[in-house]
Amino acid sequence: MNPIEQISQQFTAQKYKLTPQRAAIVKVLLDNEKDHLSVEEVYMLVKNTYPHLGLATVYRTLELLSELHIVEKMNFGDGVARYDLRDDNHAHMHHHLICHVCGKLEEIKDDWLLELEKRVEREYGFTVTDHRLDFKGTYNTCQRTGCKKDKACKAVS
Amino acid sequence: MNPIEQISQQFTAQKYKLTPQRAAIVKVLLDNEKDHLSVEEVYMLVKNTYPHLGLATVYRTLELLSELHIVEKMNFGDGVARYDLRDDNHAHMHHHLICHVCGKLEEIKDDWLLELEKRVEREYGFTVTDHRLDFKGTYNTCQRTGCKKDKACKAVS
DNA sequence: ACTATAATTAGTAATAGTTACGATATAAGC
DNA sequence: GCTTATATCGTAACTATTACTAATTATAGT
Repeated sequence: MNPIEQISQQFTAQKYKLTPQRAAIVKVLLDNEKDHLSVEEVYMLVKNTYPHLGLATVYRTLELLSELHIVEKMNFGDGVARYDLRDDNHAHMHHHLICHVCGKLEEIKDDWLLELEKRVEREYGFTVTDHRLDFKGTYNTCQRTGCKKDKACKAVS
Repeated sequence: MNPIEQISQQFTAQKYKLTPQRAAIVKVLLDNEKDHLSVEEVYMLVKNTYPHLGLATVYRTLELLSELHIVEKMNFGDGVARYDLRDDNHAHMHHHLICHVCGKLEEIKDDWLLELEKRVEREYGFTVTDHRLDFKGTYNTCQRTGCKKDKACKAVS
């Protein structure tokens, strides 16, 4: 089953409609799966295919997608909320590498935390339903070359 | 060496002055070490000892403390920045447990991520300087008793 | 100590991201 | 087709944060 179908099913299953606006927004997210788009960025991108769309609708839709656990709303400290598509099963969040030099934000899609979650359960009596793991630092290649001006690198602040 | 002295030294070492205003703010942070106060909360608390202090000064001071790596600016998704005192050596951030039921935010002060940081270095050529690890879920005791109304629990959203 | 210079603060105005709201449009149920 | 609920649009309102100016305090040199 392709991603858009799966999301469509989730909408209808929960009595929400997958309107053209919502579909256009979801499509933007799928097309930019590797980015962590802000509302404003989604708004700009979706205008290409759906020029008439209102900003408030983007806010509402992303909020809804977040409630449905299709995306995760995150804040990386640059003052805007960013949205990250979750995995197919919508289970756990990715881990992130955030480079101080070039600002690049890379995802680690493995789940490295199963052991630690067991430990939290054991030692703290706390059942984990989700987690967030970000590493801040620098790519060794960045450190050497100082890629700050590299256009391939997208600043995240 | 007590905490306030240590922080004082850090200020002077970096050519910043520990003004009475800044000292009062630092004191509030030390007195509420376990909380993750917002700017507004710091502002209210510091007014007890320093009634004349301006809000902008709180913003500036917390920003400065963040630059000096004395506190960490974090965002837990409730729309306000929160500040968390780092450990004495100002090395790494704590891990957090965030309970869906009661909203409590607990700190794990151990560093559980040394192994994973080595793995990031090895597999991604990425040198980690800091990390952030939050677990979201529920305390088993919360689940049973539904402590949502327990006044001891402080909501974080 | 006195003056010049820099750093800091207070108070408030301005900005930016987000949310709320009334009116309109679209879809669903009967 | 008519009624009711749902979603959207555009904008106003709100809130957290930043920017700015004047006033204050500290620092350094003479």
